Amino acid sequence: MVDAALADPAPLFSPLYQQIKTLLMRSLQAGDWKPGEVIPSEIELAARFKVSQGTVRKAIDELAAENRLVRRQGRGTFVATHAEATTRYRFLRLTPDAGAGATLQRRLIDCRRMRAPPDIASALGLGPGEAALQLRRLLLDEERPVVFDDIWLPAPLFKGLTTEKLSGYRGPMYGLFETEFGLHMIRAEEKIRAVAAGAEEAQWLAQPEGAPLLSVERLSFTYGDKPVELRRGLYQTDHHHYRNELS
Amino acid sequence: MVDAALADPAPLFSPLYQQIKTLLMRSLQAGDWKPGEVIPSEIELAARFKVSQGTVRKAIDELAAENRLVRRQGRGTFVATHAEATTRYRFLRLTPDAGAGATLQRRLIDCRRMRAPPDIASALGLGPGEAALQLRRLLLDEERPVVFDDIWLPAPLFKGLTTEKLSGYRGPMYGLFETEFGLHMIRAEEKIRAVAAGAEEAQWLAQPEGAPLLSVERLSFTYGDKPVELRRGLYQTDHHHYRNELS
DNA sequence: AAGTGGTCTAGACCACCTG
DNA sequence: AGGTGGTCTAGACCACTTA
Repeated sequence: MVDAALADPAPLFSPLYQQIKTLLMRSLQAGDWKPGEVIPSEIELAARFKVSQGTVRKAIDELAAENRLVRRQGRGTFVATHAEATTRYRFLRLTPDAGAGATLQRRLIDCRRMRAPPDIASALGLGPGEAALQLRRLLLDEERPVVFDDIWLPAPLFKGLTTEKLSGYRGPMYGLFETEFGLHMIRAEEKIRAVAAGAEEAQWLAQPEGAPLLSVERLSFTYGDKPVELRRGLYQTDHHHYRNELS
Repeated sequence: MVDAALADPAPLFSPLYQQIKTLLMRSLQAGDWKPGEVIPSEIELAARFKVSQGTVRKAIDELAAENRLVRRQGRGTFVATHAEATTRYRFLRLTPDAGAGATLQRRLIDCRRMRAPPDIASALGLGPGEAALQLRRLLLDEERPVVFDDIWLPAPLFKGLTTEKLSGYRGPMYGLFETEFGLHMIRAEEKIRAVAAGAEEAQWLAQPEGAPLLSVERLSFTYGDKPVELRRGLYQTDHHHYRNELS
């Protein structure tokens, strides 16, 4: 009712639906609803917040547009997840030049715990003494190496991450992050360059030293714009490309 | 249970706001409202189409989300354009590693009319006998060459395009396309690779032959998903990168 | 002051999914 | 059958811009 909406005429400068959106984001961040789960129906949320269904709807619309929620008509609204077949590799823009994109295979090279170099520590918001995990891995398309990844994670957030867990897990790595560590990646920034293959990368990717490679540096964030992963991928683009849509 | 085959087929129904959206897109395509101009107010459109304002509003919302329209509170809704300071270089994702992005300078290398190679003709939807225009140019950041562009246009759409017009025009090339040829680019697909600089590119970009370059192949479309431009840019990424946001 | 987009409501009905 | 999201309406009021 109008009375309820006007009951608190405190100097809130943002529209009601924005405030609702903020409340929903807080619930997501707090883990009230986990990735893959349904959230309460629009009607129930409207009652809970004492606003009309249309206002809740607009808040959910924006969260769905940001890929934080997924609407499914007749079923409900769900928390987005990286651990489902439909959304697998949501962040991977690499595409084969021809043919349907067969799923890439993973091969873990190593997983070490160490002090992060200063640039990586600062990107991840790590204090001077804190440790980081470094993973390195290959992605292969039918036995042909295509991507060499160098991945840095803040060790405090990933306690108990082992080589075995990584190797044993099926599905995208960000799915593992969700289920094992409660870390849901919601957005990422990428910086893309062309670089010449160094000796080590060249070997992993079966390329001559100095071959041109696509360098994709990705910083991924969880709720609250907190950086959780810094990844540098080297892509071999002879038979694949990075696709992007502009509008 | 009712036989599924007898159940209401009705496959052609689309929501009202989608039909309104289609009508608005047709008016945009037909040039009823030109880039940069205001379109009629929501109330007027609602009256014209005999629907409620909310329905028009939802149609416009989607077109605004696709960057085809721009809403300005208190002023009206405007047709998106590439010819304004605020939207300049809407499609250019190249960013300097440090510092604010000073505007890049352009230097036209040449402009020729010729028969397009088969791959380019097919990408642009050109018939076997039709001609294409090939432009080549450099983009420079404070006298340092950063981008070498190789641009192909269907000649029939760009009658009267001359070197003088190109060199004389201030502002983004897509602004020229709008004002001179009535062609408004609304979306583009890019394929990105790392390649080794050939002899010619190396010279233009002041790089050694074989230096790694970012190859950005862009196919741009106007209304009706009609391809209008095929562009291959080679980016020198020592001090710049291609930025992308994932969600 | 008038006109525009922006927000919010309440209620109706539809389309879809599940038990 | 009942619940969910999806559409549509009509009307009220607010916030911003321009004249």
